[in-house]
Amino acid sequence: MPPQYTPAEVEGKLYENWVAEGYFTADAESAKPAHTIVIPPPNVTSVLHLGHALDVTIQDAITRRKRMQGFEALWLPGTDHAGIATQNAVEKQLAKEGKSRHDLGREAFVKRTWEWKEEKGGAILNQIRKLGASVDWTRERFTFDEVLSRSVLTIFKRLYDDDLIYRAERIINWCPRCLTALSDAEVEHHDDEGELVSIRYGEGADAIVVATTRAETMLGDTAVAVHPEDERYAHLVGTEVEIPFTGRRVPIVADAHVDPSFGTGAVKVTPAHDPNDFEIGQRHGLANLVVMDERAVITVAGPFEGLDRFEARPAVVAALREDGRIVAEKRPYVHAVGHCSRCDTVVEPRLSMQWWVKVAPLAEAAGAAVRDGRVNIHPKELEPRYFQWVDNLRDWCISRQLWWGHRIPVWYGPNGEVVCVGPDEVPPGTEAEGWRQDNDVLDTWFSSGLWPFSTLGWPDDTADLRKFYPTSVLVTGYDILFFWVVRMMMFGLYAMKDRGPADSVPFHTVALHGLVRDQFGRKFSKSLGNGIDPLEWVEKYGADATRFTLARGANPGVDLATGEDWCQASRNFCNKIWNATRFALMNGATNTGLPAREQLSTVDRWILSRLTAVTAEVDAYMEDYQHAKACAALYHFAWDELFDWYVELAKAPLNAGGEAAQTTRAVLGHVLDVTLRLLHPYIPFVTEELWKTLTGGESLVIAEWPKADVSLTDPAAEEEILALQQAVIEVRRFRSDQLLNKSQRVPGRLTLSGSLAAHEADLRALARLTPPEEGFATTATLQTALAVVELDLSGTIDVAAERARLTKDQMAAAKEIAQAKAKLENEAFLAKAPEPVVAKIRGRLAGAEADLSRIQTQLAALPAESEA
RNA sequence: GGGCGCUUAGCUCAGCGGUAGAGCGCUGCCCUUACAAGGCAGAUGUCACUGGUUCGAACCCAGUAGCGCCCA
Repeated sequence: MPPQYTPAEVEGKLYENWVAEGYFTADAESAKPAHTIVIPPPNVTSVLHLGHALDVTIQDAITRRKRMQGFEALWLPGTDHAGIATQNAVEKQLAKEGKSRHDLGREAFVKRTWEWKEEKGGAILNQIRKLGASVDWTRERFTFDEVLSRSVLTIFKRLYDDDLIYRAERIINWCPRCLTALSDAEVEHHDDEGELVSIRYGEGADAIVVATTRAETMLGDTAVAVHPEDERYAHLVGTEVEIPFTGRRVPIVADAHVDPSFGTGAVKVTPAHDPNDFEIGQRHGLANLVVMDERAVITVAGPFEGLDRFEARPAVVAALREDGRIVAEKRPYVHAVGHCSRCDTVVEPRLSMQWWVKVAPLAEAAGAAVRDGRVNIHPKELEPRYFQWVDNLRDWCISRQLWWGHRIPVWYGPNGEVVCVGPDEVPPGTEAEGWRQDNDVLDTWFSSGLWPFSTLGWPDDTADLRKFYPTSVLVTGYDILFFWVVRMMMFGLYAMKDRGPADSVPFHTVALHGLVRDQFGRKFSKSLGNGIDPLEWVEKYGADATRFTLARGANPGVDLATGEDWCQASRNFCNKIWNATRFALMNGATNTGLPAREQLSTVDRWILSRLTAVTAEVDAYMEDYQHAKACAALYHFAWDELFDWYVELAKAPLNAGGEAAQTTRAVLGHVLDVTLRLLHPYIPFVTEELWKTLTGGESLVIAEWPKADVSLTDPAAEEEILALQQAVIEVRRFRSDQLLNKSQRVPGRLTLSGSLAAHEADLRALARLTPPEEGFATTATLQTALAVVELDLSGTIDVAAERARLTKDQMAAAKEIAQAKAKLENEAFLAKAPEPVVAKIRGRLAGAEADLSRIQTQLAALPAESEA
């Protein structure tokens, strides 16, 4: 075994073997209880980033533990068809050939997109292999697969028949670049620099000034609105005013939606290009004038016709200025503007005929499932965020003017018939007969909302569906709570309602993690150039190091900052595990079973007691999705206790040979075995490699998850080793302060009391003290609670350093005495504090007083300063 | 504008009523035959501010300031 662990040499080979052995393949016929996770399907066009890596790491840790615990663990992988993104990718490819999708036609374009998907899509799934994800590849799914498409058509039909899907003309978010409608969730608002222009409409006493950031929409104004209680404009309500350039006279209406404190208190109303204005328009029966085409080019005849909206804006303002109608201009004016989440183009609110899901009844059920505890949101602090969204959900625009996606299964007949066609039904008529299918496709989220059951074969009553639904836990970032989690909740509860309230939920728990940020807690962004490619980390430090870095930072629902230094530290940890195991193997450690308790040394009983505690701790943390804490407990136990104290203490019996060595080999082998099992969910590769060598077992993937063996808990042993550690540390401190070389052995005379008396050899070994020889002369004396250590340094000692060390200890003891005394002299404390607390303070005082007198004795015994 | 959250060691974060913790970084010493991707030792905090509750507050309550996120 080389002294350094090289991940690249083992990871690929181990992974292929795991897959080949079928360890990750779940069996729907199994008698074991199921544990199911469906992966949040990444976009088929996407590549792995650290956020995915975190999500994958957590799901893998959960799944691997459950598998080891004896669950039939299914972790189902897949991707979504990402309507806009995929269509964009293929259109870009076509553009290079000088073609548009319209040149190909719908059918050929969809075929071409499938080809693109087969060739280039799903790269991310290969990337998660590199992370060691124990997903069931035999069940890989894609939202546009035949079975999943059937799920989509089925639920569409059911919702349609239940009047939960309808078609209506409304204001939608339109992306003039993607040329499709978007749902509210696909619009990102951020502050942009714009302008606020105040325009005077009308003349003389009847004139009214409106403020707007979108002067060009003036062409579509069909009213001016003021607040009904605004005295300034009361006399104008009911009159008409002329819209410049258009000659159109529009009413001045009173509407409570108007904010009298914004601008002049009067607003122009463009119902076809603003959601608020649309509502005002509905209330007042205003006309809806669409003034732009699908590419946001002005269509109103006149001087602005043919201008893009952003060209039209300054042109309109210039013309108004010329006309003397600009009263005020504020530039730049920073305000929130909606952008297409896919291409960042400014969204154009647009009046348009679209398909909608009536969400109120579905959302209510989705809220109730969390409120009554059928679904747990973890951590609970994020529940309000869920409710905030689910309780205020507006109807969901599900139609997209794309070609890549599930085509809406509605047919329109020659005589105005509208027929929704179910998955097993034939269209009501042919095109020749005058029938045509709706041109639009469904929002990708509509199909990913079905993911927890469409992937299991719904609507068919499959063995998978029976075995693995409801899924156990959904692991995702809190940023996705809104569009995706809520939608799965709505659809799951609706589609599975026959199963009854408890079993219709799509998952029992939603475990939310935070977003990954850079080492200073900043978001990753192109402009900062702070992006990190997780695969670079995998290559450089190994998949285990990458995973451990993410897992140990994963506090529920909290963002985690990370950087290469963190990953390097994780790599070092993996290497430490490697070397400690290497040491154990070189010394013949085996896991052939624990020796009888009578044969165990205190040191053995101590490490076994600690192992028991850590096993329980890690198990509890993992059960509660507290991965950062589980990792911290493992890191500390493995490195500081097992690989440091225990291994050092084990060297003596191992070197002594005989029965002592045998016992130690068995204990070391056992503790290492259990520790590797506990670490395996987080760092599967290095643990697997080492464990197979150590135990000769088949694979850790299918090994049993450790249970805490409370019969091994041993407080006395823990106390005894603690006393030993204190004594060792005391001598090491002295040596360090005296700048003694580590290899320099110092004669020492030990006077050990209590249980520490049994550990003279351990103390000598760890503190590097030789037995006193003839002519031993004490140069310095060290003391701890149970040990007096006299050292012979041939009279040479740095008295100043020793005085400084003791003085520091003296001050610490004095401070503690003062604090404890202050409490114990407080009658209110004695009267009201619980007895155990009082006893603890008394104990602390006694200990500190003993320390103090000991230190004072040592100080007094120090030679005069000049002596050297 | 509405809502949620955060402010603890140089950095990133735990702790959420009884002596301030971790990782990384930093300082000094050490290539001690498992490991320098290592070992030993060490330094570092008016726990944002102001009040209150309590025998006791980083922790509970109220207010203030700054920061972040979500929604409008």
